[in-house]
Formats: sequence, C-alpha cells, structure tokens
Amino acid sequence: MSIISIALPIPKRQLFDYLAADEIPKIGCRVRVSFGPRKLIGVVWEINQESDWDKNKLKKIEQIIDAQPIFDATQRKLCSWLAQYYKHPIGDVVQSAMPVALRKGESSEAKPTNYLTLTDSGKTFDLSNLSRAPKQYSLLEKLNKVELTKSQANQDFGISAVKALLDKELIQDVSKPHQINTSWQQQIVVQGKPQANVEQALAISSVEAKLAEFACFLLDGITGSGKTEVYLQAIEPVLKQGKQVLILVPEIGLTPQTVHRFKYRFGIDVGILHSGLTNTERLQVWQKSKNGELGIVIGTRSAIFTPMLNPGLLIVDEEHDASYKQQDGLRYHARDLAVVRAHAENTPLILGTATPALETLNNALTGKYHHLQLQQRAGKASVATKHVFDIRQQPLQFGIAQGMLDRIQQHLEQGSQVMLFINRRGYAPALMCHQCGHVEHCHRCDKPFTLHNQLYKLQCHHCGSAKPIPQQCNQCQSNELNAMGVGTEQLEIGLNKYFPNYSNIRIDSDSARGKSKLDTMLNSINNNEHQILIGTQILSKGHHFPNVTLVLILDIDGALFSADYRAAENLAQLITQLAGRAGRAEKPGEMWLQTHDPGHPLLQDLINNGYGHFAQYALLERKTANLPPYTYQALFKAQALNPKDAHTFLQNVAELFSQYSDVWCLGPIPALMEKRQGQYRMQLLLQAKQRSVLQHALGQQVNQIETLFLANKVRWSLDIDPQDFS
DNA sequence: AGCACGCCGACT
DNA sequence: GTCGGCGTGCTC
Repeated sequence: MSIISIALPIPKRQLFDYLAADEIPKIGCRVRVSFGPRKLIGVVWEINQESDWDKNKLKKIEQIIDAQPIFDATQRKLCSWLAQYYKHPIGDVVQSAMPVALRKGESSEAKPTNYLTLTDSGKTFDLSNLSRAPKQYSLLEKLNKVELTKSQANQDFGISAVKALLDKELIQDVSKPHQINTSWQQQIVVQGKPQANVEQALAISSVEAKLAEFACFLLDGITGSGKTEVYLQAIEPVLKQGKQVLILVPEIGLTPQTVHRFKYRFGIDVGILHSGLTNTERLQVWQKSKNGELGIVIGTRSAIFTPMLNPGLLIVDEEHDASYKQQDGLRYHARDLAVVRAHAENTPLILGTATPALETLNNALTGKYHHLQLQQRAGKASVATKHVFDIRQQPLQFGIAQGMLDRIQQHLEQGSQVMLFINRRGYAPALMCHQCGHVEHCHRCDKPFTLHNQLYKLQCHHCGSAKPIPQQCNQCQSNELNAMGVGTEQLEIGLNKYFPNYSNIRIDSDSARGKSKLDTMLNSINNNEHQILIGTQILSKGHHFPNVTLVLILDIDGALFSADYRAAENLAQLITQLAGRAGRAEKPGEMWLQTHDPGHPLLQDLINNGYGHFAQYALLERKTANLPPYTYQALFKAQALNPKDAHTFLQNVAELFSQYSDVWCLGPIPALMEKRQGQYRMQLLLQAKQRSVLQHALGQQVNQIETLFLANKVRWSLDIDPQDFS
C-alpha cells in the first residue's frame, strides 16, 4: 500500500502520512487533507511503502489539486536543503517557496485568455459608420486583420470602445485555453550595446567560458565601473541559447530604470517580482517563468524560489546587501541559496558588488569562486574624497562639531546639497569618554563592554561578565561619559534652528514607508527642494545624488566599538557605497567621518587604501579572533515576560551542547535590545571551526530542544549564519 | 500554527 | 448557576 508523506504548513520538523483515495498523486503536487479538526493544503513530498504511524489510523487524501507537479525535482532538492541546513520545519519551507496564491489553493495552470474576434455582422460592417468614433473605428479595423487579447485591446483602445463594440454585437469574446508562448526566443534583438572596456571584456569572456556548467563568479567592481554592462553582455549568449536568466536585487534596488535597461537591451518582456505586487500578479510571473515564457526574471529575496523551465544563469546584484537574509521565520540567505541552486541546476552564478561580504571575498581569495575585478571607472562617475574629523574634547551641538557646521554652511552657500548620515545598523551602545575617547574594555576578552541600560550594567558580549556602570572615565577621570549615538529627531530640530534658511528632509524607513513615498522624496531632492538631507541606511542604496557635495557621517564610533563584529564591515560598505553616490565628475564631493578615534587602524586602512585593502585586513582580524568566515555560527534567541525563563531555557540549551567539545557556547547573554514589547530577550551563540561539526550537533539536538520544559513557555528561534545580533 | 479541551474567576 | 479567560496538548 502506498503511503503518501505530505509537507503540511505546521511548525513541526516532520512529514505527515496519508493514504491515497483512489488515484495516487504525483510527488510535488498539492493535495487537500483533513488534519485534526481542519482542512489543510500540503505538498506530496515522498511516496513510501511503510509508515511510522499506525497504518489503520491513517486518513485518506481528500482532493488532489494539481495534475502536474508544481515542484520539480530540483526545487524539492532546494527545499530539503533549506529544511536541513536551517533546521526549519519542511512544511514551512515548502510554504515559503510557493507564491501565496498557490498556498491558498489557487490553480497553478495559467487562466484561459480572452480574445476578441469579429462577429458575422462585424465582418460585413461598413467602417464608415464609425467615423465619429475613432477608437472603435481603429479597433474594428485592427480586428479585421489580427486577433487581439481582450486585455491588450482594453489597454490600447480603452475599455469603453471595447464595450461599445461588444454591445453593438460587432465583436465577441472568445475564451481560448492558455497557450505556452515562448516567442521571446525569436524576439531577442540587441540594441544600445556599448563596446566593453578591457576589464569588462575579460569578465564577460570568463563567464561565457563556463555557461554550460556550475561556476561561481565574484564580480568585484568599484562604483561606476559598469557591472550592469557585464551582466548584460553575459546574459546575451544565454538568452540566445533560449535559456532563462534570474536576477536578484536588494529590496530597494528594483527601480524602473534598472528594469528598463534589461528590457531595452534585448527588446523582450521582463518578469518583475517585488513586495508591491498582488498575489495574482506574482502567480502570473511564477507561471510564465515555470513555462519558459520569460527570458529574464528580476526580483528581490524571495524571487530565488521562482521556477525556470530552462535555467541558464543566476545573478545576485549587490551580493553584500543585508536584505538578502530573511530575519524571521525561515532565516535563509538568498545569496547562499543561489549558490546551492546554481549548483543543483548546473548553471553559472554571478555575485556582483563594489563591497563584497567578507564571506564572499574569502571564497574568491581561496579560489572557490572566480574573482573578476573591475577597477576602472567608466563614464562620468566620481567618488567623494574621504576625511576623518577628530571630535575629542570638541563641543558638539546636536551631535555635530563646530568645524563641521562651518563646512556645512560653506557647501550650502555654494548652492550644493549636504547629506548627514546617522548609522543605526549594527549599533550596540558602548560607553565612551568624550574627553579622551576611552572605551571600557573587558579584561578577559579585550572587547568593548556593551551598555545595558535596562539592567544598569556593562556587559561583555564575548564572555558574559558584567560590572556596574562607572561614573568616571577610567583613564582621565572625566565624568563626561556618554552612550554613543544621536537621534534623528534631535538632529532635525537642531538643524532647523541653526540653518533656518535651508530646508531639510529626513529619509528613513519610517518617513519613507511605501515605495511611492520614497520616489516622491527622491524627486524632491533632485529638484533641489531640500538642501539638507538627513538619513539612515536607505540613502546608501541605488540612488545617486549628483548635487550633494558634502556627506557627513555623524557617529561611526558606534560601529567601530560595537559588540557586533560585523559592524565594522557594514560601516566600511556603507562609507564606500555612499562615497560613490554623491557628486559627479564636474562637481566631486567630500565625505567627513566624525570620530573619537581618528587613528583606528580599520578606519585608516579604509580611507587610505580603499575597501579591497580594508577587507583583507578585516579578514586577517577575523582569522585571529576565530570569527566567521573562519568559524561557523548559530544563534539561539529566546524571549519571555520573565527574564529568568529566557535565561534558564538557553542555559538548558547550552547544556545540551556541552557534550560537543568542538562546539563553543557563548552565553546566554542579554540581546542588544534587552527588552522589546515588554519581553526580555536573551541569546546563546554556538560556534565551530567546521560547518559540518556545527550542523551535526544541531541536527542531533533540535528535536531535544523542543521537549525542554520551558520550550513552550518561551518564544525561541534558531538563526544559522546569523547576520544581525540585535 | 490552530483548534479543542479543561479548569478556575466574575457576571446576568 | 454559566460565560469566557488562556494554559496544555495533539494533529498523520
């Protein structure tokens, strides 16, 4: 008897067994089953002869939804890998890999298309009778020659004209089953293709040499070096072979201009997937791509799950971008999944960036990835000059030193725009002396203490040791000890008072909620309606500000002394990206970084030698400190109303891992934000020198963790390869 | 997850 | 007396 094992949307690391009703469904098809008191939609994952469950208690499948699998073998392989690697329930994984419409039971087949054709009276109709209705006239004339889809006609001639002709019974609606249309393969043209420079040509031919096999390329190109052109010319032969290309872009980078560039070059339709689409629109792109009807699909993180009939190339643009890592539920990294997918589908993969993630760079340096470098600037791009401004013992007004205020004034008087940047990401508050710049360090770990206001103590995030918050600086006895960081609001009010004649605008994820709002703001900036721009992360991505000639980063110390070891890397990426987005060739910009530690070696290296040099130095530091990419990490997070519960739970988790001598346990320690929404948050970090060692231990213990007595009382999660420690 | 069952406090 | 609070436990 066939046992059907089904992946159901239930947060358990298991499949559920059912019996076939009469017909045995195919693996990869959706089915409807009864599960306890309710009905669920699941995906057939395995068909076996045996079951661990009592065979007499197995229920029958109620309905088979799909005639043909919606998950092919490769996609099932990817889902299984995700469930295995991220230790996540398989049903949940399968769910995230499906468009929402399919989760709800919508048909996976493309809907029949409505065509318009002439009726008998329409065929004999005298067109001159419509001379006073030009839209209807031209529509009827067109239908005389060709068939049109209803939606196309509505778009080109207007709904009212279509409706009028239908009412007059000159034309009629005909529904035809959807026909797979791969005409893009014949439509490809190549237009507006510039001559590649030597570096670009080298990169393009390297990719071209590996088009028929798995290969991973790091396209490491400085801002303005023409990475997109390399993508375009690498895509060309793939499309010409009739194969499809999937491009991932960061959340904010999916602008109409980007899409247009791909559409225009090849003259074909491009499938787009972003958060603004309706469920139906997403489903349509999914269907078209699965049927091979799209040559190019561009999308954000979750687009990595888009099926392709005939995959030829994967591209991850701005591969270092943090938005590729999902921060809740299935905490996967789309870039890492792209590597697995390219391998499974035997296609090449291009990872492009000006500021590679240290993990990626390491893979390139060790020869695991092909390292393609673009170091020449193309066109009229410019890069701002970088400078450090020492603010020790300087009076600060709303976080800005007088010298910097004067400089802002100068630039504004020249009619330029000024950008003030507050770095909030990776921010772990440390206590710093404003007189001498001293930061209290843990003696055992030589790492800065992290300030925990809730517990009123300083805590080391490496060993967990704590001490009360000091009143005086240990080095100069000053009592001017400040938590690092300024708020945007305070800054906004201060600037309004200091520069009453100039308009300022704040751009952060709160003020720019919704895509159109951000576009409006960016337009008003480019129209010079505002002279002072105040922003966070969001400004560093994708947008160019040609009239900005001064960029000031206010609080880089938060990142330099953060307990989050990735903060320095992120800061360097940010600085490099920002420097490439301000000014232009005729009007280059300057960038200033306010700091209490102007001599910081990483900072000096970045400013004097650029990101590539900095990154190699940072890698060296990671190696000596036993940090990723030289070690592998997994982070348990727990939150509960009672801090003791969260702590005890993680303590119990730590005990489970104490038997593995090659797995380090750090913690439990309070999370950087100890208290959020009334809940206390703790974390436990696991680390190992080999990925397999950590994977093995986790694989053995996750199920044990679920049986811990506090497991249901505490909200807990497991993050593999964590990026964010907040 | 979601839904039922169950055991205790405050209401017409 | 019952209505409903959410703790516990189970779903093939």
